[in-house]
Amino acid sequence: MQQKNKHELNPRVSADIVIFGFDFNQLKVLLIERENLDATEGMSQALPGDLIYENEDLYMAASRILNELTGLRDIYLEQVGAFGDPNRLNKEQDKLWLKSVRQQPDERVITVAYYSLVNLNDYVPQASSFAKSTAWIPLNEIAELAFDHSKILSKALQKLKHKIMMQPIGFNLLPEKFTFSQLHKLYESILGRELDKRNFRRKMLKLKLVESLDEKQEGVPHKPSRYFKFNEENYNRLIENGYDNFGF
Amino acid sequence: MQQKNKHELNPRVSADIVIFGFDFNQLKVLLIERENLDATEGMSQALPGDLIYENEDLYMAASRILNELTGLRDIYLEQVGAFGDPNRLNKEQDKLWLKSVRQQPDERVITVAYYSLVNLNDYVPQASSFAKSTAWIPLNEIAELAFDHSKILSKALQKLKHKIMMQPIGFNLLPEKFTFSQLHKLYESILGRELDKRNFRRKMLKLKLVESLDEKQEGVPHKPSRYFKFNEENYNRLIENGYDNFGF
DNA sequence: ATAGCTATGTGTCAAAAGTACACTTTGCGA
DNA sequence: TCGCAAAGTGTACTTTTGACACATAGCTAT
Repeated sequence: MQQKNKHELNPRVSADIVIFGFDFNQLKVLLIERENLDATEGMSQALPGDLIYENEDLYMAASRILNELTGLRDIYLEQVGAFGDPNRLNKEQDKLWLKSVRQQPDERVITVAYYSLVNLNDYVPQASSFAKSTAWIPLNEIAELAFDHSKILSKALQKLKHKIMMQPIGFNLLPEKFTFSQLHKLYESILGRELDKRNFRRKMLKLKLVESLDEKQEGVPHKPSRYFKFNEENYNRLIENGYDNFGF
Repeated sequence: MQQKNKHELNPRVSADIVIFGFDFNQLKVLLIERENLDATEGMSQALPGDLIYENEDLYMAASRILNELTGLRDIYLEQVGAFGDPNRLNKEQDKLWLKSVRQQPDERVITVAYYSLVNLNDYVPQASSFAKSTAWIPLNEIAELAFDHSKILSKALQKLKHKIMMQPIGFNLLPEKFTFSQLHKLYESILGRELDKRNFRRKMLKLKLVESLDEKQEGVPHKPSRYFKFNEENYNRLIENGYDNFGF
């Protein structure tokens, strides 16, 4: 590279994570609430993220952040992409906040975004250096986020939608045993549209992704549902055979 | 961010591009041939790429590199993702080469990869600072590449395969007018498998993606093919209506 | 005990899409 | 004018999708 070094970019790199969770009713995202903000409301929320350390792989960094935040390990985690607009940190509100929190707030930062699917039952809130206060916010209640995080979120959601049509990754959001309507509702929440109950069931059963357990719901004021569990063997087979067969 | 600054990563960032082309027969990739290499053969080829400059957006950087290399502008270009393994530049062979070409060869570099689809007819080789010598190499003749470029290539190809099942982006690889068998062959090359000629034609015509011209091949020693052109209007409609309908 | 509530659980039919498959046609060249 | 080589075309069968409605089980309140 013949160009003079000073013209080459030498940024910080962060990892930001869109953490999806499902409460059996709607899809939620774990956001951090920014304090120290100059009173004005709006854009007070952001995706969790942190600068990447030396010797850290990008995926490792994302796992670390996820773990510090949720206590979870070995969680479904997939890269969304890199976001590097030179002005991505330049909204006034964001600059103020960065000043209160970074040593060199004007430095250019490129972020590598990931999305992650977690089972809310396993989640334990953790105190972490980069997130004083966090909250699970329902997808449709999320307002404009800090920085370019709204853009990142929408890209992540788009990826999740596509992926779930191709691979049955939705199970990562559910506990071990679940009812068919929970699964059904999950798919509807992610795809943002209604799916015919019978057709949905037919498809899942044909693919043999779920297996019926000998256990039923108890104490519900209506006909109790059987519990089902996810069949990992067939899941792996499906993944290997590649991308097909999962359209709704 | 309470951590001390010195622990945080402060890398260079490069953009590497997988440039796909199609010669009516097979899918090819534009690679650079590394010279100054210590005689040993193997891993002498790499993806074109360059460090990103200050004030450059990631996409802009990729466009610039593509333009410097091919003379082309406004070309289909899509992000593959970020690659940041701390050891991605640490193969012996690669370190030697970096020494001959970078001011600080040991610096950590994160790369953001893109893939691009170009029409070989429009391509004009350009002298560029970062690629003394380039060559179009057929996909199935590409050996192990430098750095982590084999990994990047395979990820890019995977993305291309998925994308082309969803959106008719293949036309970016063809000239304005083309025959049905060229289009057919293109899809076979990308997907790496045979597609039934009649079913392929039926599908393309049903989607109204191609339009017959009043012109025929000349001087071929067999029944001449009609020329077709791509119908941009219907293409845009298909893209907007989202991802469906394009499976083979 | 019984009536009512609520979510579960199930089947069919028609339309659309996918898949497999083979022969005729056109124009050139020998 | 014969042969060659790729273009171009149709059908029958199977699978998948999509639309649609009612009986069932267990709890609750009276």
